[in-house]
Amino acid sequence: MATDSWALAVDEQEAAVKSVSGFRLGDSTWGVIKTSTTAEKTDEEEKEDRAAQSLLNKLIRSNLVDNTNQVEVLQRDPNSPLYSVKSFEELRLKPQLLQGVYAMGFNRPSKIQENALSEILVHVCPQNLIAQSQSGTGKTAAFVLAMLSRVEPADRYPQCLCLSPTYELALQTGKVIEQMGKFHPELKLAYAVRGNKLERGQKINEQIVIGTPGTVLDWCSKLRFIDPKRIKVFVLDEADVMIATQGHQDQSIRIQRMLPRNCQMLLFSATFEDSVWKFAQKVVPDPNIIKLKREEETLDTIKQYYVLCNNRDEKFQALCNLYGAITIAQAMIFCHTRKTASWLAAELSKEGHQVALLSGEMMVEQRAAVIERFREGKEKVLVTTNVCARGIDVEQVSVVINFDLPVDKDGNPDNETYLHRIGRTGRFGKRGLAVNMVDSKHSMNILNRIQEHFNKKIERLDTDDLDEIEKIAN
DNA sequence: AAAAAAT
Repeated sequence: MATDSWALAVDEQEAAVKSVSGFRLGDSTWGVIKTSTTAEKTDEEEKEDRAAQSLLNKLIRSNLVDNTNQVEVLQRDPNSPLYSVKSFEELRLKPQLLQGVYAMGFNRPSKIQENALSEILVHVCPQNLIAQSQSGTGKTAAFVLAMLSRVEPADRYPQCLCLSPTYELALQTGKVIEQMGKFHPELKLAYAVRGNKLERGQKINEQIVIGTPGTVLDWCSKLRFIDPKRIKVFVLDEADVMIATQGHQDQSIRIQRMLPRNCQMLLFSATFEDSVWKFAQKVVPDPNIIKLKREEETLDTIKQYYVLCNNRDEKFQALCNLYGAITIAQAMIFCHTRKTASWLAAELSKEGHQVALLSGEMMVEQRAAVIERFREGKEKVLVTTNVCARGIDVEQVSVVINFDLPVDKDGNPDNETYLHRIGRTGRFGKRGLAVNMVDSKHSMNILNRIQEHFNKKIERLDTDDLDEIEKIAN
């Protein structure tokens, strides 16, 4: 298959696309599963309950998602058969890996896993892949399985490398890798993240490395902890931000250039803005492409509001009025800068509200502790920056507040970040709530443009009207 | 503007 003819096919994507339509469930809604809340539970029992609920919701999610999404698969070789596995057995995963999959509560592949894993694993020669599918559809499990099934545990050097945009996401993904791979006793994972210091001249024995761009680059080049030439699988999670000019492009591309020519590249994200999508196809040679094209689905399960204010102090007052309603479950409050985030957290504390703060200016040890407390539900409200906009999966989050609307460096609306932020809620097809704080004509204009972009109504909310708040909190 | 490094 010549590269040139593929380049043509990309331009004529519509024509070449093979479409697999899923069927839609009726209007039957899935009930939220609640664990019984008998009194006097120990911390341990509490933890187990959470784990059980998370597992159940995963099952619901995979079924729900499976039936409501449309998948587009575009193969590098249009003549090759279109595989779509319906069970994990068909993938002929190693038994230890299959054991890990089932132990995590996955009974059958979600739509993205069905298609992505077929493309990644079934072909004799490893092929590159660019995959887009909305938050909470099982992307992480898909690329984790891809790495785990290609790794050779007997070889004691890094063979799979995965990049995450933030420290917290690297930790989260690392946990998934550890869980899925736990029945392979000789398999080890290394975290190439800030604060993980190794001795000079040391070599990494772990077969899989998860990390953030700066540290991974150091480990591969200057510090020589990793031999990049022996990497077989290279994964970019949140791939659009990893290769975008405003994102981690420099470091990601420098790492990519050190990899061997035959290294398999897998790019995953919920969003690919047009120019980034084109760039991705330049960066990744001869990719297979998978798109789960139902962006609206995310927005259908999330009710969006805005609150009209005149300045920052009014936003703060409005937020205080909302506080009781948002703490029914867990909430995330996004600010544009670290400074605003720490100011807001301090002010809320002064008002007697318990909040946690997470931003990139904090020490990594502190960051790890805060995200852990939030995951455990010990913190109900997290005030943060875009550091938590993507990928962070905390199930009990049902409210997202944009204290500041997401804008890029030119002050234009950042639609991708908006979708990622509000995608922290409404996970597993659960209902979620997003509240946007508007404090000027300018920010109202930004909000209107976001509303137009997604073609989804964002309703006004009056935070002085207690009945209104009651209504949204229901 | 935030994130990302043993700079």
